[in-house]
Amino acid sequence: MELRIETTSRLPIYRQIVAQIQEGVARGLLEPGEKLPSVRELSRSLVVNPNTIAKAYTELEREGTLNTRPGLGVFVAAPHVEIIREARERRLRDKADRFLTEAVRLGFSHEEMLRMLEERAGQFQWTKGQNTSGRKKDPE
Amino acid sequence: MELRIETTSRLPIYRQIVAQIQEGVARGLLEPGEKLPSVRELSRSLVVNPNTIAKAYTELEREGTLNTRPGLGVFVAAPHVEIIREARERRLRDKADRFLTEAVRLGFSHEEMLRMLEERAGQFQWTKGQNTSGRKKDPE
Amino acid sequence: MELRIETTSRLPIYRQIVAQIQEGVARGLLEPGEKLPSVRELSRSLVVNPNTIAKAYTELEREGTLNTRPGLGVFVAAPHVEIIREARERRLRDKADRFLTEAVRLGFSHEEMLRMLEERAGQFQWTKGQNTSGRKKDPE
Amino acid sequence: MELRIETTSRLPIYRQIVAQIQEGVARGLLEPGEKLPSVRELSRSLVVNPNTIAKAYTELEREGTLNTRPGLGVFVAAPHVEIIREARERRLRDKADRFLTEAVRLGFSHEEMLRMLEERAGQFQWTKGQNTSGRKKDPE
DNA sequence: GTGGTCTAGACCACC
DNA sequence: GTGGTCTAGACCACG
Repeated sequence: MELRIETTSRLPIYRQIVAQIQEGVARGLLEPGEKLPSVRELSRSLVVNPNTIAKAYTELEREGTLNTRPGLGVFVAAPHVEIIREARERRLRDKADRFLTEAVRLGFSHEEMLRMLEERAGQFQWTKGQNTSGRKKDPE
Repeated sequence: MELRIETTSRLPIYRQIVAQIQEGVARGLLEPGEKLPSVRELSRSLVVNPNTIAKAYTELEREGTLNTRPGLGVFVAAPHVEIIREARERRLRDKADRFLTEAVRLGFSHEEMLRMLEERAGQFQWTKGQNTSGRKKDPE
Repeated sequence: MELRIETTSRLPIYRQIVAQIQEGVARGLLEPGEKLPSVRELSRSLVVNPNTIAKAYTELEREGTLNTRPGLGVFVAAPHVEIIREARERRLRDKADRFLTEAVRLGFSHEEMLRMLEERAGQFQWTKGQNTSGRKKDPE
Repeated sequence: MELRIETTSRLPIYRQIVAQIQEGVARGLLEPGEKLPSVRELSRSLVVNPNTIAKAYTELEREGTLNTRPGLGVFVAAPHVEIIREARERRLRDKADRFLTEAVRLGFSHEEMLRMLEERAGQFQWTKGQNTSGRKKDPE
């Protein structure tokens, strides 16, 4: 997976990295156990200070997306959800409202919004259970 | 429409105000031409520095959500979408991806995510037709 | 509440600060809404780099113990528990085992250990409900 | 007794080994005089660098939990408590405070905390009398 | 080699 | 004034 930094963005560099790795994991582009580039390596390839990379990795470790093993490197963690039901729903609701606000503001119709969402949703890695359209993975 | 400030949020106050007014417009709670409270009024009722309110209004004016008519007050602008088709789609796609990432991270299934989204979508004010390139702007 | 740093400790400075503030909150020495010293202030009084203080505050904010409001300062957050029941129990069990191991290693008897624990427990701020000995607060 | 390494833990591997052996002794799963696996054996069975095992054993020997007899192997040492009364109490007090802080932070009530502690305490190997200043060391 | 901590100092956003 | 971000560079712990 390739990371890309927009130095012009209002989003801080370390948050851009956090967001991209979160998305990579959610899409299944990064699989549990997979090794990420080392702090120094990524620092060199993105032309960013090592501390900035470390900050992103630390953040992702604290929230459980990554495991870091000093001396070995940084790895994608096994998925797990620890927060309680209500908090989970509240958070999704807020995110949904924010997304819908943007869709309306951009002038999309209800149907257009849904079409886009469904199209993108197919690329993500949903938890087991009642997926309706699920993601097909190439057999190998 | 009532604005509510979450002082504990990491989102700056002026951005909270911007977001809530954007959402109010998207939901139809604020209609084009409607008058908003003055900077001083809102500053008093929210117990927030007037500069902060002014900053929010300036931001909303800059992006076309509000119109300030000197001496008269601040009004909700007529809806208009100016950005080009490509940029519009790209933005919605990015927002969709971010929303989907969060849904996956929170452990929801594809179905659960859709159910939540549809439920909330019903509360928003969608444009009717499926415009592909954005609507006409009011002649001025 | 007074913070004290042991520069000789194997525990990093920022973690010492985190631990002491967590303990202060758990004891009720720091109450929700209370303002903490600013990053620069604390940095001066502890003779520690501001970045180190900021790191401690960031950590405490991320885990929900503090709220930081840029431009205003850092405040003690309202208490809340979001993690699910099983994870909570597992964590307490691990901490209990670690504590008991230390007590045995130090050569205390079961009764001595209990006596110490009860004595200290009286100084903490337990959640509502079935407290047996509860903490009395001076009327004021 | 079986050792288990948690590669995802932020606790360094050698410290995990130290902690587990300490706990094993405190629980009575490892008895004085018992022989432990050699560095090389343990290194193979845990799939861990021999240096890491050696570091853990060295640490445990330094603090008196283990004895290395060159050419024979590594053995669990006879229990002994050497540190002075004051330091002993201070250490237990600190550990108790840390444990109580965690219990409060996790939202447990005083009663729940006690119940958990008592349940786990039953599995440990307590010294009988209430020695105030530490036990006699085996003559050698 | 890996990541973690700490310092020093600059610049920006927020209120 | 407040906290947040980023850089640069040093030193340590881990495997």
